[in-house]
Amino acid sequence: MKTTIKDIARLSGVSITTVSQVLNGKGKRFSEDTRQKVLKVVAETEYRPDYFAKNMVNPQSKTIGVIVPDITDLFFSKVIEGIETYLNEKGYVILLCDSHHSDEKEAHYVSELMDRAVEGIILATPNSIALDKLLDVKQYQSFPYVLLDRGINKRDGGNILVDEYAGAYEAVTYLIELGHRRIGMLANDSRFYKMDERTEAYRQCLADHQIAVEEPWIVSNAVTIEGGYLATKELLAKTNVSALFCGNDQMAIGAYRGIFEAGLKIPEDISVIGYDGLDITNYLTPSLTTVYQPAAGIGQAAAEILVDGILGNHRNYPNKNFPTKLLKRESVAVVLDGISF
Amino acid sequence: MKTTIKDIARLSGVSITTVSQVLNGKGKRFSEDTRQKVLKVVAETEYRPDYFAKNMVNPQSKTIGVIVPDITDLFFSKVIEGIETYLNEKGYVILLCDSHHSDEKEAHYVSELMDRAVEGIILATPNSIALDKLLDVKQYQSFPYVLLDRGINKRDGGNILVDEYAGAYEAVTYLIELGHRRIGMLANDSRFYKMDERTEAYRQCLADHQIAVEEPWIVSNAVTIEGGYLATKELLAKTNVSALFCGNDQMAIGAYRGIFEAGLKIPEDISVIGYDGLDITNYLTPSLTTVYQPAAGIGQAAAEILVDGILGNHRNYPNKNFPTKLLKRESVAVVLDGISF
DNA sequence: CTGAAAGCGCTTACAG
DNA sequence: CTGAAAGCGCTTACAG
Repeated sequence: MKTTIKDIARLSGVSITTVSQVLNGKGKRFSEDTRQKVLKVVAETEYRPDYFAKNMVNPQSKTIGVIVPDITDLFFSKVIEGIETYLNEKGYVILLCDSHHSDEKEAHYVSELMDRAVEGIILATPNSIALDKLLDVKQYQSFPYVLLDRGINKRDGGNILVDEYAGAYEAVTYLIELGHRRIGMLANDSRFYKMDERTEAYRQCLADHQIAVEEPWIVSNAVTIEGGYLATKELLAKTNVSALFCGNDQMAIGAYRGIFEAGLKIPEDISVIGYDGLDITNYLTPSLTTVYQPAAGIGQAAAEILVDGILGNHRNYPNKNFPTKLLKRESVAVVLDGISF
Repeated sequence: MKTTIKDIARLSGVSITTVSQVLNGKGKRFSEDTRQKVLKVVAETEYRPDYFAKNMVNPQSKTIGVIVPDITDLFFSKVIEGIETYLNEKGYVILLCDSHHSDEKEAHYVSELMDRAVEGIILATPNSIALDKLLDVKQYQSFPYVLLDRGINKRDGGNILVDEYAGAYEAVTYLIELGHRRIGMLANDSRFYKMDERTEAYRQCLADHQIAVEEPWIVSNAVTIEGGYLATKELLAKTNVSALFCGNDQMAIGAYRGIFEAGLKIPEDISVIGYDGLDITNYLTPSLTTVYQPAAGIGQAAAEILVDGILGNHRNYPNKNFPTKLLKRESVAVVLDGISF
């Protein structure tokens, strides 16, 4: 038999009203005597208020739903860490869902999480499906949520963005300034987060320097280690470049392997730049030159905006913009007359 | 105003009993007419039953608490994926907590999760704190939980173990058979999951082959990439070995960098073996020889045992044992007369 | 085939 | 300083 507030009342000889008030530190002052009596019984019985009963009267699940495309993705696990750290401090716990990049699963989880009375949702999504439609149904008009979608779904507030274009442009500029003219790029394929800004910046930067992009230079694949590996094999088979700009660090890690298998050396034969600035990239050999963006900071910002929204004025979310930083390390070399140094 | 079952009843001209029964597919047969009437109103109003009210009457939170020492750890994120995949299929969602290796936080989260009425807990813990005491308090006597603790906390059932000893022994034997005599090991320091079986197997294997372990060969640090890097620097500074057995893959990744910085080559100058068999190890250069253990499988097993426990006979958990597999790849070379090939 | 009523375990006006 | 009672939104015997 579960211990209820009634038992506590009976055992300590007071009313349930008193027990409730004492436990919640509410109401008028109680005699110290009464308080102690109640507290003693509570301690002895190890009474814990029933979560559901409590929430039915006073809905505060203190729970946030988080949906990511892949829990094991190095970038997202960092984002989750950022979310979790901030949220736990505020007394929230996260319900975590892995959408496996599927928009169907996403929709299913959004609905599932709402049914579970989460107070808000952080949805990291590569999809531009009609999320707003999904979320803005009637009673959920003002339901608090934050999208981590790289701006795919246009909206006024709650955009957490990174200066991706600037970061990518800077990286490619760096390569060009070092003498590179034949620069490849590993991009996402359709199953994953779009990296359009990075691709556009890459194209524009080459154009701005009067370099004509040859289409074989751009290869798309999964934005994973394996995808980077496969894309690199494909790229090296049909063209030769002196540098490779990778859509993200995971692809760069795969690229390292692909380049090695092609019998080439980094950076002597080919320079490589990644994107994300994952901790691991500093330990690769050679250490990876990469465009850093604050994964944990992004997670924290999402959590912060969401909590502010829950506590106060919804729908009126601020936008947040993060700068990137080019981390220059060992994977890039100078090119003079086609020879790397 | 939230739509309630009362509204549905009023709008469709039936009683709330009928609405409830129709929605839950329960009770005696209703006229198809009534069913359709109710369903129509439910659809129009987008009515969703209140989570708390529903659970108060009929507690089935369909929620499992999961606590891990570090969400971003490559091994644990795979374990979480295994848990999540199995559980979602069964209609459960996970409340995820990151204990950051702290036993205090662990205790706090266990309590927090129970207060949130999770139906069970999977606790991945490096600690041998009095968890049973924590969990076996009165009303929680039969509370379902599974520990992922490498057998640190002795108990009869629900042990999910890997043949770590055998896996480590095989790895070290492999090195010895290839001619290695000076074999170092990177072990965990006190802040992390113990890898005692791996260390013991290493020691015993050397002893069995009449090789006296020199203490400087064993260096402890965090079981992370950085820890592996630092440990390797320390080890290479005070001794020279022809092979290095790393407590886990992350340490091995750090070791790669430490070895490179010491001006040595893998495997020509020094052979390296890891432990875990993370996907990434296949893409390192050279690809890492490592002792594979099924991270996702471990997560799935934990989830499976837990759900069985929730559904049926608690406390009577089966044990589960996983074999390891030595993945022989490029990071190990033969040694003859002190020279590697 | 359908409904009135009790009850789940809390919190919160309200009264004294 | 403290308690009786209403009510949160459901489900489930029970009755008809």
